[in-house]
Amino acid sequence: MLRAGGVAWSAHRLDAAEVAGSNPARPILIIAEKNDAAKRIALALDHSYKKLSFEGIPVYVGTWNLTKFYVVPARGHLYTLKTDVEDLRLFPVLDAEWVPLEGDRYVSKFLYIIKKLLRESEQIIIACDYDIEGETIGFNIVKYNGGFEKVVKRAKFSTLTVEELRQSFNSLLTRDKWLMADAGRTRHYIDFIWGISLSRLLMEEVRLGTGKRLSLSIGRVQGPTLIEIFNRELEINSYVPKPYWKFKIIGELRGEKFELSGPNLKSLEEVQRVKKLKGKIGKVTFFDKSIEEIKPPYPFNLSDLQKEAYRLFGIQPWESLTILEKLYLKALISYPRTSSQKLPPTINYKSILSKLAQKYKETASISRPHPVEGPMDDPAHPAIYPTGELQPLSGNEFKLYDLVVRRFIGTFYRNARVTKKYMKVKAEEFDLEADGATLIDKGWLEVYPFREIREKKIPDASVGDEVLIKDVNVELAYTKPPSRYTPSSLLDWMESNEIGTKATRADIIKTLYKRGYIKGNRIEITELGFSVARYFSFSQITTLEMTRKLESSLESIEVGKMLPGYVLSESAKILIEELKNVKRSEEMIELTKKYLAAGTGESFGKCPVCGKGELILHISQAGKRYLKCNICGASAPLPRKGKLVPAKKNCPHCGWPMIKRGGWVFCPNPNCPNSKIKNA
DNA sequence: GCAAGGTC
Repeated sequence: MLRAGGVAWSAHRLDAAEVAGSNPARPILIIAEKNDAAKRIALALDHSYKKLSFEGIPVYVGTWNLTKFYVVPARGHLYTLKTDVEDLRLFPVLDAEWVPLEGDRYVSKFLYIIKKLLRESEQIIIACDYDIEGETIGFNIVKYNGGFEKVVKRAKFSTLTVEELRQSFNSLLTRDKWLMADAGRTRHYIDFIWGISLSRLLMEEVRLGTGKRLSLSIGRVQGPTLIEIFNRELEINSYVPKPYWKFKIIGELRGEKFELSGPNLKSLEEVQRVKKLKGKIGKVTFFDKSIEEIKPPYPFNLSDLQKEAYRLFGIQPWESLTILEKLYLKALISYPRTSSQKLPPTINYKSILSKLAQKYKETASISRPHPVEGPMDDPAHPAIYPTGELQPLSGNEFKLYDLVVRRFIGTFYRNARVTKKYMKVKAEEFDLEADGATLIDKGWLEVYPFREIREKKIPDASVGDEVLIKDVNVELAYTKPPSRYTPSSLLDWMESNEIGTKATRADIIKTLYKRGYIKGNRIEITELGFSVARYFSFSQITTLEMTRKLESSLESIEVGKMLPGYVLSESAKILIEELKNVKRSEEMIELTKKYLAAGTGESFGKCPVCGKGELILHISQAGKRYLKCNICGASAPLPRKGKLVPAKKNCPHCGWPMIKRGGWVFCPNPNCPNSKIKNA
């Protein structure tokens, strides 16, 4: 993740008179990154603030230090980069400008209102998140709406608690330069020129080689992620399994039977010798018994929750995020886009727990005054917790809500306790061992039963005790290649390599699927993905180092050691240099043709003819699109243009899965009595 | 038909 710096603003204490300025009648305008934050800021500055609404944009009004203030929330980035080189055959694209997000009603209304407020206000305080993205959001709003020459101050806070917000507004920072915004805007530019230029190169290569206009992409985050899957695929394909033998022994001590094991066997001779242990006596050489305390799992941050939801319910990470957003909008859980594993006392656990007690009886048994917490933190939000509100839910919404509630209650629970035993036994030349575990107190597992403690009974023993070997089982096995990534473990990989952000990683994986680079829940690379990965081996765009270099340049911008223009032009130079060395790739064209012939892999539903296969989207050599069952071969032509998506319902006349194009839903079956594209 | 990053 790109780190926020902290030197672009210097501390400066304001007194009331200064805040009021020369004309106390003129209000202060506070710009927040999102509605949540705006509301909290208004509350912190004035308990009796009022919420107004102009054209549907919330504006919070109150009085602070005898001066009227407005808090207006942005909604994330309101501006984006755009190039006027619209023809996708043209690249590199080295220039772009900031424009308001198109087709977004909130943005157009916001900009209309903010212009008025900026004119009216004496002083402007930027109170977006204190990181390079937040700084970019605030900068662009002020820069492009006539506030740039006004007194602009900065509120620096890392949580939205009333205490910290008050503190930050009582020691506002004064702007000297916009270094952090410079860094943020440079990040946007560099990602844009690289991503757009190399994506266009790729599409043009494919178009010239196959005649197909596929929607393809590559970027600073997509690149290394695709390469990681590609490398994993190579490891799996080149893996040579080695045989080995594992064995289990049933021992008996004072009439109690239990299981022992030992290191895997590497030769048939060893196998023969271990089999001869049957009926012999081994001696206990070590025994230990202790009680292990297992703390409750940490409060959820977004990625921990996404991984847990995938592990338990098979819900994909991006689906989880969508569901969590719904739960958040229903006011059932806190803000889900957080990396924090901490729950500060300010969220008022007591009241939440007492509300939850109506549905969750386990709440009565909590014993910790404060929840356990993990090491990760987030500047803007605490870990995900339930608000205590109760509503009837079903399906995956219920599953995730229930998971959040149980995890939350669990963090206040006592430890689980397990008796652990460990025994070593020497039998002939073999070192055997046995593990035992007995749950003596379920602790937090009572409310959060999603973790398994494997119980295993073994007897107590003392050194020198004799163990009779009742039976020996040997099994031939093979060493396994590294396992395939799942969306969840890939998310993990991205997180530990610090590419993408908590809010974008799942989307980027989804993009790799959408582009047809990867397929399946146990992720396989497609011919297309394989060829794209190989094709871009000439470019930094596939390396993790690109992110590392970018981060370090951005830090230099933040501390004033480098100018944004310099960093950008150096980056553009490298891009141009790389493009000079691009070679035609026959391999990519061949593999792409193969991929197209095999179908895009995109399933539009179950085949109604054989009932077994999937209807896969194909694109013919001539560019015609059709569905074809991967089992029985049943096929159906499709319209040549427009984006097609499964409508997720079946035709009432013939049972074929229906398809949506824009607002039009149709049945693709050419023999359907109601088909609109009959004889197409 | 193109990035990655915010947020709804």
